[in-house]
Amino acid sequence: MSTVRPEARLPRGFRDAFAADFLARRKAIDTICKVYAVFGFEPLETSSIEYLDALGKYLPDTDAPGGGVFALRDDDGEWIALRYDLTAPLARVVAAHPDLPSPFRRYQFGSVFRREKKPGPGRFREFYQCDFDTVGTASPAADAEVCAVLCRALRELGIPASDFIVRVNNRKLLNGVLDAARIDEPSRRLLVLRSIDKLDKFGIEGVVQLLGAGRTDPSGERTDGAKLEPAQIDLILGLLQCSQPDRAGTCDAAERLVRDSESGREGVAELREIHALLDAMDLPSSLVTFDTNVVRGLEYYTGPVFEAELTFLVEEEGEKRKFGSVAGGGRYDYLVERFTGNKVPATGASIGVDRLLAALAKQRGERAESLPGPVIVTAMDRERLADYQRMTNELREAGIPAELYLGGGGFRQQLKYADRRLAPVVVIAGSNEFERGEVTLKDMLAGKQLSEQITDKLVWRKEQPAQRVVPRSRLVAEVQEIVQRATRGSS
RNA sequence: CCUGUCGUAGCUCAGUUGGCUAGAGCGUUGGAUUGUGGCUCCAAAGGUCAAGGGUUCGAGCCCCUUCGACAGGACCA
Repeated sequence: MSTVRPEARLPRGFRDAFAADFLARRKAIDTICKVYAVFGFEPLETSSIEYLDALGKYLPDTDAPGGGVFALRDDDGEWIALRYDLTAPLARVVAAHPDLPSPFRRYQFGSVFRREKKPGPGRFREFYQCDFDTVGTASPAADAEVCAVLCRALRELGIPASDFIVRVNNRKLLNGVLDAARIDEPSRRLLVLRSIDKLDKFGIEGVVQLLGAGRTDPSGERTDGAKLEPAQIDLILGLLQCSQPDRAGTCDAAERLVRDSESGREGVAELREIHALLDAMDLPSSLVTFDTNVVRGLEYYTGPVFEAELTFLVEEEGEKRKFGSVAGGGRYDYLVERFTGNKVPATGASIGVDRLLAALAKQRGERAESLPGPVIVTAMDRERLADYQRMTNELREAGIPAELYLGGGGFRQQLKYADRRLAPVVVIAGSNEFERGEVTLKDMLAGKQLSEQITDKLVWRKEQPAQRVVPRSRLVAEVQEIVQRATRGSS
């Protein structure tokens, strides 16, 4: 009889988070959410699953939804899907609760799911986002605040101002230039936006090719171009190159490009207002810049768009690389209207926590150090389990993380276990200690340091310089003292 | 989804034009040390050479298919 065993595997693009990563993420989320709260956003948690049409995904004529989302058919035949961001669910909540205060300012963190065909480093199918939005105002002040929140959050995470930049653009400006260039067909406008989005990937020549005849990648892959006239391409290039170090300068340059396009003029006007408000919040152009190349997604955004990028370089297999965008957002004045028919302007952004943490870990030399583990109470004499359990409990009552050794094996193995768990202290009590009413405490950290000078293992064991014998009644106090010394030393 | 490279022990990798029983380091386990982690020494366990098919007297190596990883491209609300 053969048993079919499942393979202990994980679908690609998903991962497990062990203690160090989990704690680092929770800490980052906590820091970010505190910033959101300071700016007056309140928490909201929505369900992980939504109806597919509420997410904005419509079924093609096939019987399965298109790529990108994890969807399944419910018992009643309706398509439901895992959320792929936190914004669409917010729109649903706002549409379903007309009694909410307006503007409604909420933040939310949680994992979102995307059915990526090709996940890679920094690109997963489940990842954490910290999102914040203001729903119900068209005021550019809300957009300026988005930038301020992003800056503050990144600063609170310990990133110096010189290591990141927030870029702002306006979709109305992009549309204005498309108008000015007389590119009318929606499909071609989309192609142009896509090409602009690839600027940092292929450089200016690559974008020119994509706007014109097309581009053949070194890998041999051919991409069709937008087939624009040279004059049109020049206009787009003008847009790509009009960003200035200072925001006002960029506005001036952009204004000349959009000519008489109404949308373009509106876009520039909004940027000017945002600029003034950023000044009022002491956010200089070096921190929040206007960058006419930012596209951020192809539909969905209707006005200002934001992107936060880490600017330091990361060493990767000998090559220095930019890590790229760690947060993004923008104004979307259409999402709620989809449900209710009422125009409800909204703006916000989202921080990609996993990407951000990965970048920081890379920069600060790989591994986040593991935190100290619990005190381990060893069980040398299995007949005295109750005594060991009592000691463990006393430590816990005092708030010291402690664990009674529950595994099998000899005493040597118990110490190996304690070592692996990064225990700061090991409590030892055998017949010797019990007879005299004492316990032995082993300071694992001190032991580690002293062990560098070991010459003779047998002598080392006999002397045990990192151990002390204390009265049983002093157990908690003495352990406390060693633990405090250890945590002070490590942090 | 397209193109390319790769897949050998838990991990990192050797493995000669296709030729005897597929190796090393690290890790794991046991012992030296009947009550002591981290140093040292000794020993052991651990492999369907990704899977399936083909060529060959003979395949880890060559050919085909599938799966997976990596890199680039397409797509990315």
